[in-house]
Amino acid sequence: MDIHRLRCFLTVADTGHVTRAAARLGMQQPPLSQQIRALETELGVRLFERHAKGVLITPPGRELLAGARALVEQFDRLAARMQRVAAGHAGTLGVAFTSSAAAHAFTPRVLRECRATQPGVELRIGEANAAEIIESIAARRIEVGFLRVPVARPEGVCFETLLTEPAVLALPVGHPIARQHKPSAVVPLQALQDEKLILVRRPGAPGLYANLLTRLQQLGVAVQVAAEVERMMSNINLVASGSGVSIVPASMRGTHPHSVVYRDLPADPALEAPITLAWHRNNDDALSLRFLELARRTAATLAPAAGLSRGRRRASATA
Amino acid sequence: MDIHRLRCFLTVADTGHVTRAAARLGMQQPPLSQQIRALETELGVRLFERHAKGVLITPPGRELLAGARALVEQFDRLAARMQRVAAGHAGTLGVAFTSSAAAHAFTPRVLRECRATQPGVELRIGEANAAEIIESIAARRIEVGFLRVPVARPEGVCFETLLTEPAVLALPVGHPIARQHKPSAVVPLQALQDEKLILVRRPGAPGLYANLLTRLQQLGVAVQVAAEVERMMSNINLVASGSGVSIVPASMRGTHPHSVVYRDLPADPALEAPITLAWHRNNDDALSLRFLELARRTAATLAPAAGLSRGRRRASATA
DNA sequence: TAAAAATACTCCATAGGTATTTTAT
DNA sequence: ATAAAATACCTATGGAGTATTTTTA
Repeated sequence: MDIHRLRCFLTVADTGHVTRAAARLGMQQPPLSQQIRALETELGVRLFERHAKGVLITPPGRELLAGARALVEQFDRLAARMQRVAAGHAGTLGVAFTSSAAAHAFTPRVLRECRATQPGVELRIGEANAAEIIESIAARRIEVGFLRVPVARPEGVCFETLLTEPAVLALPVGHPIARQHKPSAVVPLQALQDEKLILVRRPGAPGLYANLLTRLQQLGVAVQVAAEVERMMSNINLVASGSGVSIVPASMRGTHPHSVVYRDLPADPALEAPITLAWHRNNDDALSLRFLELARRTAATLAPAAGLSRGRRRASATA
Repeated sequence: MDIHRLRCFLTVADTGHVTRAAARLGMQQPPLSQQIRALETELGVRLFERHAKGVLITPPGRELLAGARALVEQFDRLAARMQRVAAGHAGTLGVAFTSSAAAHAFTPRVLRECRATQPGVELRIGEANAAEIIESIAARRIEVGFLRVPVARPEGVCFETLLTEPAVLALPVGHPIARQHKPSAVVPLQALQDEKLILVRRPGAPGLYANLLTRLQQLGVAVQVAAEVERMMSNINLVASGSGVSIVPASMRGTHPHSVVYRDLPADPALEAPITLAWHRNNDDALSLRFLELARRTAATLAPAAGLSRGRRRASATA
C-alpha cells in the first residue's frame, strides 16, 4: 500500500470502471487491474465486485475510501506546500532582536515588509541580548538576528552592518549641560569632565562604551563611572532617575521624554552605533536568503546614502 | 515523494545520522543516502546539512518534518485499520428493520451482542418497510435487513428464516371473545365469525394476512374487513381504538396493555410469523459474514428447538 | 586519521506496456 | 455479441546491495 496505489484505487472507485480510471490516470487498463489486485491481496480484502459493465465498491472498499481520500489529499497538500517552501514563499523563520535594535525604526519596518510581501511566511520573533542571539544562530535555533555589536564571532555565523547611527548624549532634565547647550547644539566630549557616566557593558563585549572610554582618555577627560548595566533600557532608566548621564544610539531619542533630554555629539566614527544583521553561513534556503535581501533593501531605504558610502554587504565571518 | 521516502527522511531526521537511520530501517547506508538525495532533488530543497559527525536538518527540512510525520502516522493508522477491517473487527455495517421485526426481542439482542463482541464495528441502523429494505439491499446501500416476509426477491438478495412465532388474537378490552375465553385459553378461528377484522396488507405483498384469509375461507368463517393498513403499529392502534380485532405476531403482546388484550390461536404453520434475515449474496466480506453468523447464533439462543426442528440456514435466492 | 557520507556498479523487484483470453450480460 | 476485466508476457525504471572514494573535523 502506498500513495500511488491508493490513487489508483481512488480513481477506480470514483469512476466505477477500471478502463475509464486507467484513461484518467494516463495508463493502460491491465496494469491498473494489477494494482487493484495487488492492493486487495496485500490488504486481504476484496475492494471491488467485478461486473460486466464496471466495478462496484465493496463494504471494506468503502472503509478504505474515506481514509485513502483524506490521506492522498493531505499528501498533495504537503507536496504543494513544499513547492512554496522551495520557492521561499512559505515556511517559518526564527528572528531575534536585541532590545536596542528593536528600538530602531528599522525593526518594525522589516517585519511589516516581510509580512506584506511574504504572507505565507510565519515569523517567530524573539527578543534577547546579543550573546544569546549569536549563540542561537550558531546553534541553528533561529535563522536571523538583529543586534548592535557582534559580541562573539562563532564559526559559521556571518555579520553585516546594515545601518549606523550617531550616538547622542542623554541627560536628566535640568542637568547643567542641558541648560548650557540648546537642543540643536553639538556638545563637545570635554563637557563630560567629572560627570557621572552610566555604561552598558557586558563581560568580554567591547562595544560603543569601550570606544567612548578610549576617546575620553585620548582627550584627557576624566569621568566617574556611576553604574555599569547590562541593558540599554536600564541605562536610560538610570539617566531618567538622575543617577548620571550616558550616551545612547540616536534612535533612543524620545525615550522618557519628560525625564530625559538628548543632545548631539560631535561626528565620530568610533561612536557610531550600528544595526547589525546576523545569520548562519549554511542557511542557504530560499526563505532565509530572501529575508536577508529584504533586510538589506529595507535598510537601504532608511539610509540610502550612508549605506552606499560605507559599503554595503560588508559580510564577515571568522571562518 | 512517497510514503517510503518520507519514512526514510523521518528516520534520518530523528537519528541525525544516515548510517544509524539505515540500521534502524534495516537497510544499508548508500541507498538511504540516495533516497534523501532523490527527495531533495525532487523537492528542490536541501533537507540536511552534511557534517563529518552526522547530518543536521535545514529550515526547509523542518518544514517537511511536521507534515511528513503527520502523513506517515495517518498512513500507518489507515493500514492498521484496514487490517482490522479485513479481520471483520472494524468497519461500518448498514442494518435495517421493519417496525414489526424491531418489536421482537430478537432485534435489540442482536444489536447488543454485536456492539458487545465487536466494539470496533459501527452499526448504521435504519427502520423501513420490507420492500424498501429489500430494495436497499439489492442496491447495496445497506448490508443486512431483518423483516417478516420477503415481499420481493430481487436477483442477488438472499433470505433466511431465523425464527418463527405464532400469531395471536388481538382484541379491544371488554370484547366478547375476551370475556368468553380466559387469558390462557386457545381461541378457535371459528370464534371470529362475523367479527370486524383489521388487516396489514401492502400491494403485491402476500403475507400473514393472506394466509389468514385463506384459512378462514377454508373453515367457512365469514368476517368483515374493517380496515386495511400498511403498518403493524397502525393495526394495533386501530384495535386499541375498538375498531375491530386483528391477529398479530406473538411478540407484539404487551403493546397497549390497557387497551388491547391478547389470546392464543390454534397452532397453525400458515399463521406462523417469521423473522427473516436478508442480505446480498455478493457481500462476502468478513464483517458481513460475521454479522450474519451472529444473527443466526442469537436466533438459536432465543428458540433453539424451533430453530433446529424447522431447519436452520434455509437460504434461498431467486437466482 | 577516523568516521561519515557520497559515488559507482550490479541485481532484482515491480510498474507499465502490448497482445490476448476470459467473463458476464 | 459486446464490453469490460483478467491473464500472459515483455521491458524498463528504480530501489537496494557491495565495494570504493571523498570529505571533514
